[in-house]
Amino acid sequence: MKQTARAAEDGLKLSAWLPYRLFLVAAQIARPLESFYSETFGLSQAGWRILAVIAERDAANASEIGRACALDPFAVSRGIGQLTELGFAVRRPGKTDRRFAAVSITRSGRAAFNRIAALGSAIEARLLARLSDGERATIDSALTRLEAESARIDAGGWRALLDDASAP
Amino acid sequence: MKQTARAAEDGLKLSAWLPYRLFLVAAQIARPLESFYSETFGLSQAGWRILAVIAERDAANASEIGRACALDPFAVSRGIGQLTELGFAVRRPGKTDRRFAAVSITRSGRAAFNRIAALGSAIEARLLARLSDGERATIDSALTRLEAESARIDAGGWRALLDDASAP
DNA sequence: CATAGTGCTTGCACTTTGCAAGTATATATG
DNA sequence: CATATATACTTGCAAAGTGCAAGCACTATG
Repeated sequence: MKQTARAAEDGLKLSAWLPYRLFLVAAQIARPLESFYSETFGLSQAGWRILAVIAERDAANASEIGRACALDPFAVSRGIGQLTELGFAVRRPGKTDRRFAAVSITRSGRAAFNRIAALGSAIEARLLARLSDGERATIDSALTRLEAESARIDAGGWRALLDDASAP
Repeated sequence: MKQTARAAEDGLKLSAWLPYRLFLVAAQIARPLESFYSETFGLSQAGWRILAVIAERDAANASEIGRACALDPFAVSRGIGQLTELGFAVRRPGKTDRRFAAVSITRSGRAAFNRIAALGSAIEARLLARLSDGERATIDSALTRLEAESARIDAGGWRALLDDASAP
């Protein structure tokens, strides 16, 4: 109870706390996109993320997908199930090791993806329009470091955070 | 199918899409914080957000809280219920209009808040340490505009987004 | 060729959410 | 002043989502 005193006293204002501000923007943007793909295609958030991942690869196994879009194996399995039911993806047993099923996008899956991606790009364009070129570059580079640091924070867990008030 | 052609063709790579990058950072940071306050105090995410809001006001009614932390009235009601059960908040009927109950934080609620805020500040400090002063300033100002623009996008809904490919 | 290990899936209990309907209070109207 | 309408939540319940133990299919290893 030494180095945390400042934070304990002045409080932390939610609306000025960087992580909350990032969350707010992300959440406000996710809402219209999500209502689009869920109303239009009956897709869940996990389903959409997996669709986006298999759209940029010819085939992927479940753990690759999980890594690429930050979903646990259960969610991936269920998401793939949803996509195959909708006819947006197919599972083929892997060639060499048949534990790894290769998931790939179908023609109609790609069509759906393109429509959602168009909306996603429209949203991104609206956001980027509010920023100067310099700001875009700064944010792009800063975000790369923030992604890395937040991954480390996540991996360490909260116990590590309270200890290392002394650590670098 | 003119202005959306680019997006439709080249795809939109999830890992390079600004909203997803913001979401990733926010999600990775939320995880350790959430496991801390849920393990330690049995608080839900909504509960924590409400606690943070009432920590910086002497009293608030449910709709104020909802506006301040982007929660719908149901979630607010349940969150307040949780906080009062935990002894972290009290509801008093409003003085003039008794439909508006005034919610305020208790002594032990503030104690809990301070401990969570300390962890939150530690996380923020780790993130900010990865950025230069200039970057912090840029991000602060850019984020203000992104918050406003994403609120507009959210309010408009997805239909508005597909039409106004021509609008400013 | 039994044993252990990996990658993924299923079932089931538990939690969270969304929404219709309800309560309590306040204001407006005949 | 009774009644209607509006506001500000609150509750109950069904639907959806999540977490986890156990299971299945397959491969690697002694």
